[in-house]
Amino acid sequence: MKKMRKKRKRVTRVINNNTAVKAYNKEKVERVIKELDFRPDVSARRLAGGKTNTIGIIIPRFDDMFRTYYITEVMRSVCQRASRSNLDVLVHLTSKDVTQKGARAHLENISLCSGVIFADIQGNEPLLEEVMGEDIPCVVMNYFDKNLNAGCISIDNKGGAKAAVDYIISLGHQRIATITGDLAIQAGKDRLEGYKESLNSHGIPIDDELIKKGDFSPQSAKKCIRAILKADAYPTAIFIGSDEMALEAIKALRDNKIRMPQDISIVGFDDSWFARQGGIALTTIRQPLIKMGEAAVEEIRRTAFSKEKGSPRKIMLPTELVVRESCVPPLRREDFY
Amino acid sequence: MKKMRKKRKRVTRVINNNTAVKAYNKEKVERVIKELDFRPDVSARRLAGGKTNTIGIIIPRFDDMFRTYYITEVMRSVCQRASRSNLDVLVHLTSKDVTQKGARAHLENISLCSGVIFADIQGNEPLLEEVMGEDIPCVVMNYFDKNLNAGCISIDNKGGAKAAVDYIISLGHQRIATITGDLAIQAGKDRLEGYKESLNSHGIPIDDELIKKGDFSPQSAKKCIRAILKADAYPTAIFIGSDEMALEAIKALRDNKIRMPQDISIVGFDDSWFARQGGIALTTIRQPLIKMGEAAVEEIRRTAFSKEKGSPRKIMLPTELVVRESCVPPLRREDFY
DNA sequence: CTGAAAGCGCTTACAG
DNA sequence: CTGAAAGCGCTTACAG
Repeated sequence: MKKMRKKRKRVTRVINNNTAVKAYNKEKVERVIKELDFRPDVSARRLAGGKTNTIGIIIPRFDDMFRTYYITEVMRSVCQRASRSNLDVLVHLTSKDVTQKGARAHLENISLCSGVIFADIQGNEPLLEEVMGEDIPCVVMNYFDKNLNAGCISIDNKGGAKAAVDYIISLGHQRIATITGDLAIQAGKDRLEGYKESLNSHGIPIDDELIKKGDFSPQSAKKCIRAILKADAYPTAIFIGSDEMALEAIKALRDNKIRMPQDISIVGFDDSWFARQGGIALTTIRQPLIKMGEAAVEEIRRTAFSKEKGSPRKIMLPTELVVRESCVPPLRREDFY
Repeated sequence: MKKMRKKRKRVTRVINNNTAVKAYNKEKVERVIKELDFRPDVSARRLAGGKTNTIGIIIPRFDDMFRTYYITEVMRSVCQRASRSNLDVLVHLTSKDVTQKGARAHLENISLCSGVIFADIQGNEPLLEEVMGEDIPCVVMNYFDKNLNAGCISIDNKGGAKAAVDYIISLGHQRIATITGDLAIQAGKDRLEGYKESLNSHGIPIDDELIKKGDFSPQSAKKCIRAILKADAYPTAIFIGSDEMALEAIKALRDNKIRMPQDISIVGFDDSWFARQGGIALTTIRQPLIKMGEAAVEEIRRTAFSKEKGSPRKIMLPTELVVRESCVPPLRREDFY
């Protein structure tokens, strides 16, 4: 240990290989490091101004978020990708009430991180401000904002929704309803946007009666289905803003003796667990969640650990239509009677 | 800020409320803390010998573990319970190859934690040794070892398996097979043990032909089913070491035109997603995974943050039989012909 | 109850 | 390429 102390300065240099060290000495130091099983102290390093090899991930509203397919996949890919670069992940959950307590209280551990990923920004905007105020690079997932001074990794919600509705139309449907997600959330809004865009581009008029506002919850889907079935004329297809809602909608349809897909075709969004869970596999839009997690870590690495300058990146990942069994051409009129 | 510096010593005392401070001063300090938005530096605190409010969770073999129901539930409950005590969770994954690199490399960030939870010990024994060597209290989940100097939070695998087989027997079955999990893993071994115990206690002889060794993977379940169907006489019921294997077994049965549950009844173990996924809901054994996660955090809190002494606790949580649709009484002989 | 001091183990300039 | 110094912001004894 004395040997160690003597070489302290050089040890630092070898470990961080920032300054040149004579090869001979370098080797010597490396041997002693091994021999003594020397491990630098993270806290000391951090305190003295160095970087940690820890990145944070902040998950909001965890009570309803943590079980979701989205968070499971994102967590998994972030942790794996980070681990590959010898980074650890500090998970920090914020619940609604904690958020109200004020963002600052959350910073204590987060300030240890060299970079922070927001798994979803909704409701955590003040925290984002705080973290950025500490000069910690941030990446926001599932959100796109050109003017935000943080990286954004999002998916093409609008394009995905458009592809879904385009597909339904290609099957011959004209009377197409939608059950939206939470329109206060960007993903919800954009998916509705895509629905409208598809209709427009095919010259199908937009009928407000066919747009039912849900909030991503199964209960909301159920209500929307009821509303749809109250109308005089049923749609022949429904584009639903999430697979979870789609599954609930299908149940509600079945309860009302409406056949899926024969009477009403369904397209979901997410390609989550739920998509293959029902008896009839759901046609849906797949999101590249794994890629999203990986991209987030890579963006953190780029902004936090490399000298490379430049403004934070805005990345939008494409989606993919997954055709399964829940859509068929509409019944011809004569089939009805 | 000068004001702050002047009161430095007292500030420490107020924050950590370890020493008495005159109420008048205490209040004053607290006001200034608020005013200045003072936040103690974690690294400095840690370096000077204090505790961090971070606990670690180590997840081994993440490539195959991370997607499992087990890890999802455990992660969720650990994070939630920790968050409730204002603790953050540092997630550290170890893959097979990394493990071989030597446990010490993993300690860098982990050494920041005030306590560490091992989500599963399999393959990470050396790391456990290392972490305990740093005097960081540890809790191992899903593992029970009286002689281990770490907390153990496990579930009663043997009792659960016994309950499952007892139930099958109560339905009238006598010829009962089992497909085991990985017998190198405690849970796998114990569940087989429970199967045998139940048979013994009912005076049913143990037939090695009816014990098929799987490894928790769906593929292994498929193989086992094939082996079972090669025999002259089929069992009328099978106890399967995990729901995921059970689901695959049911598929294999269906492929062979064997009806479930009429011809062969099935009981699983875990009560995971899979249990309700098939057309016929699986009768299975529920594990209190949420409780397990909570208990782990609580044990860490007890050993890491309280003065309370005493050896680490060994906790074994009970399981529960969940009766659904996959078991019926065996066909009477005459029904066969 | 409250100061003043020493030290935790690193990093970053600064001289050589 | 390599020393010696100062300081990061806390905590823990130690005197008062």
